[in-house]
Amino acid sequence: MLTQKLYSDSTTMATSSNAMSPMTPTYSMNTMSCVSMPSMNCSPQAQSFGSSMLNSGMPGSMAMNGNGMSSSSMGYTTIGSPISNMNAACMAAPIPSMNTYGTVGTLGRGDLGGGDTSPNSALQRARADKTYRRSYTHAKPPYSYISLITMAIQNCPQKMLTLSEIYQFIMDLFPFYRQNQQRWQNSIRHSLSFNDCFVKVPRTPDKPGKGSFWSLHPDSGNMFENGCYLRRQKRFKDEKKEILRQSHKSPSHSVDNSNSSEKKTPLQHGDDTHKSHHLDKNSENNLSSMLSIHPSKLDVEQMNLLHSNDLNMHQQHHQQNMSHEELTAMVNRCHPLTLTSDHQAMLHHNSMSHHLKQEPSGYTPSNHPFSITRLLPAESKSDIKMYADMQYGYNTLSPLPNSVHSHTSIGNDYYNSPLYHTSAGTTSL
DNA sequence: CTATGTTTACCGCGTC
DNA sequence: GACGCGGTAAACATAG
Repeated sequence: MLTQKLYSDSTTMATSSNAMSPMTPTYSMNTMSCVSMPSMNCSPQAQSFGSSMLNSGMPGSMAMNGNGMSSSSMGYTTIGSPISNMNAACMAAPIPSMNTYGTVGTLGRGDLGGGDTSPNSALQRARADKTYRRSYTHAKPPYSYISLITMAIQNCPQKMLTLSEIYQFIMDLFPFYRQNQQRWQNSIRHSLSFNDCFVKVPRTPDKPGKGSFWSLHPDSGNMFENGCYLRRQKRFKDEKKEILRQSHKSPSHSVDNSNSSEKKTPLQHGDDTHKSHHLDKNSENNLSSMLSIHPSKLDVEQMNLLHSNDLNMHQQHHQQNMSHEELTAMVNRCHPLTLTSDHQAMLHHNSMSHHLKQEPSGYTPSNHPFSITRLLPAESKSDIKMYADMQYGYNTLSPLPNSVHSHTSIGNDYYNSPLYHTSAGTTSL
């Protein structure tokens, strides 16, 4: 199968480059990006995967634990590695023979498209498996930075992480990202700032430190509902930000950006999408600063305070002719956990108007059928850990301090998981 | 000083 | 070919 071929080739490339030197700019990321692209559109398999999840949960060996796995009840110590989750997402795409998700685990490489029937296929597979297994250790994971960040945040009980924690999470799971950190971390920072789906949450006074927390926009829904973690169907755009962008585009916009608009050299060319995306940052900062007045709202026990503040804000902004949607968007900048059920309901109502394809109703980012969090089987961690112990003794690889990131206790590498080999479309087991 | 955050620019790729 | 998305580099600003 083409996708399999591409992936293995790209993996080899990554490996070889790793063996000699840091990755060259020509490493195969884009090639990998191509891998699951064709499939994500929607292959019937992916749809089958989705429907099965929606209707009856995950069938077969890859089934989730079926209980919906409340993320809020999951501490890091019980967090399933995103591995299997990602695996699920990925597999929905590149494996052509996967009729239902439950059959995945039984697939061998010989089952994949090519139909290797040569007498030496077993040996070749074994060799290839070795190669794959070794190679994947340093292959770039087939996930976009956005999906990685989302993964990290959704795996956190608080649903928000600092930048360094996001780094840590990624490095914990993917050895690939333990190198060339400057490169990908810059991209991470860019993704966080650039994408509306990520919301910066100010630190609380009782949690001093550097940098803010990053959370997911409550209305971002499930950005990877198509099962592909490389590319979203459509970039999530905050409606309020979009409005502000439009207002900025028009010469008569009244938003005060005088404090910083002159700092940057205005460039009139380039990526229009990117450019427009950034147009309202000054305005956004104004709004964020308004919210940062109440950093204590981050504590769940102070929801009521938030609520009252929310109402005050509501009143204030009614005076300023702000729409209800704009207000709720502002509230959204506080962490979802700080929102009351009323807020949540309100936000769900409003979410229908977002550009991203929205679900019928009743889903939050955490309970969405395709949510990364929801996809994580609780048992995957132990399974993977066991596998890592048995196969590689690799689970202690992470040098990261647990005190900083409890999720580092996962201590497993995606690449060491049999699931990875499966998810990569090579199903070497 | 370093980490964090923002912004611009450009590129490759896939889709329409 | 236009457009959108994601990745990368880089410059710059700011907070701790």
